[in-house]
Amino acid sequence: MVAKMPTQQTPWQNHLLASLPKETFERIAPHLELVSMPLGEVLYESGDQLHHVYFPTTAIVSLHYVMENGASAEISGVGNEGVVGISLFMGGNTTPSRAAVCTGGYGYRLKAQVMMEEFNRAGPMMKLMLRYTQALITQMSQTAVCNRHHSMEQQMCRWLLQTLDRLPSQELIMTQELIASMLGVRREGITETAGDLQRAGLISYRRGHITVLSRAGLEKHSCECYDVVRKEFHRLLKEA
Amino acid sequence: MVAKMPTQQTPWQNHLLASLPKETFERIAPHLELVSMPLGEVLYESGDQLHHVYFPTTAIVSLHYVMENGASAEISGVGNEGVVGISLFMGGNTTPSRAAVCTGGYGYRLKAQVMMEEFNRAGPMMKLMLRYTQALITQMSQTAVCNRHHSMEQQMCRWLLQTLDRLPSQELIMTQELIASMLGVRREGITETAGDLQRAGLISYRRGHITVLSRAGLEKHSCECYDVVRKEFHRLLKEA
DNA sequence: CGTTGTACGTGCGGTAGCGCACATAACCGC
DNA sequence: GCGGTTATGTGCGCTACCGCACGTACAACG
Repeated sequence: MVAKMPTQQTPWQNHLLASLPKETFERIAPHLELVSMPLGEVLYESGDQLHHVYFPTTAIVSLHYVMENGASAEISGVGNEGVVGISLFMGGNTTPSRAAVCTGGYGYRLKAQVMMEEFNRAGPMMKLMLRYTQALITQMSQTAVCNRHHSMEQQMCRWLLQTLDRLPSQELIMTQELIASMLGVRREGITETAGDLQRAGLISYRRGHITVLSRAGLEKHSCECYDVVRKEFHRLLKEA
Repeated sequence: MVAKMPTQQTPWQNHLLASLPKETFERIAPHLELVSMPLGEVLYESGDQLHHVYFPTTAIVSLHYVMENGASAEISGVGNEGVVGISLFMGGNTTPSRAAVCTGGYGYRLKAQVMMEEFNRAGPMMKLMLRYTQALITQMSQTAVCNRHHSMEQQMCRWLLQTLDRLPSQELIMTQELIASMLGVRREGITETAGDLQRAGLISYRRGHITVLSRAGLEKHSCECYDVVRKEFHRLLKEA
């Protein structure tokens, strides 16, 4: 894999950091630490105490739950629109889920203590974090519903779209195995569905790379969940 | 149906209200309004502005999402351990989900403005609400995972146990149709599963009533999700 | 430039849960 | 105690997805 330089990373690539008022941002800016977030890195395990919160810029993190029998399912993804580690300020400090990087890249992290100090000012940072948390709740809820009622093809389209929204290009570096484990389905199922989507001209792929050819097509094959979540994020986080 | 008097209702029957420090509780107490919450009442629809938050005492409320095609699935339940309307203080004021009473009973409600004033003191009320919200997030996450991986029988056992924990007796006033709509499955599926559980001696039922005979048995037939959620609620809300 | 690890393709039987169409039976009001 | 309403029981074909067991082929590296 290419050891890409942190090509022009800035905190503003993260939408939450970008939407903080100048004063607040400048207070935390000195404490923002650029970190590489390589594929597979585990930011926290189920039950771990949090020492940092992470604001991804180019990386994408998957919050998922690993069951007793080893099976797992994604609860929510977090990319440049969000932050990893909300349980810090929500008061629990840990969660029963795990956070792992599913698309390598960069992000900024902030020490727990710094975050808490800013949060406890009960100002813009707190308001923003709470709004983001509510958006995250919507995404989790929708995941629950989607898992219950929608077909694998619909879910895969939704997932591709959500991932695409967090990336600058039309290409995902992503094996079918990985997608399967995100959606909590069999790898073979993804192979078949991906084949269908390719034959339909919506995507093309080769060994670990998926290129989206028709975003509109994916939206048509996706379930309503994609739109519900997207609109809710927009509603909650547009201003502020 | 018996038109039960509000037999000895007190705000302390709601665990959240009960765990507020005296000073905080006394400030809001004059504004707590006892309300009857009959089966089927909708506290808010998708997108509704919230005018109150509700602290159930004997009622149980179901937060669920209704899809475009009319199908639905429960995201989380709320009973005497919780509060309905978190999106008020999280900043969104609305959610894409719906809250409906699925076990009739009573609760206390608080005007939105009063709740916000208390929340904005950034004191015990805020801390408590955020902790509860984190617990709710765990429940929603676990619902997502459960929907993906666990059998109908496991899910039904989990659901019965969670409902039981919110009630004083071993009896649920509940049709199979209603349970089915909560779990987002066919009514016939519940009929069959309920039959199995009855034959196994774990429950007994008649037209709209389910009596739990063996809690331990249900726990054995349930998935890990019940325990994960229960422990997390306990961890987050035991003190404070 | 071939070897090898890893990703992807395919087939096949099994099954949980769905959708529909009814049959039965408990409770409710009169 | 009678009739109607609503809850529950049952059967049947169907489909999506699973679990397993392979075969194939890319692409990276020596």
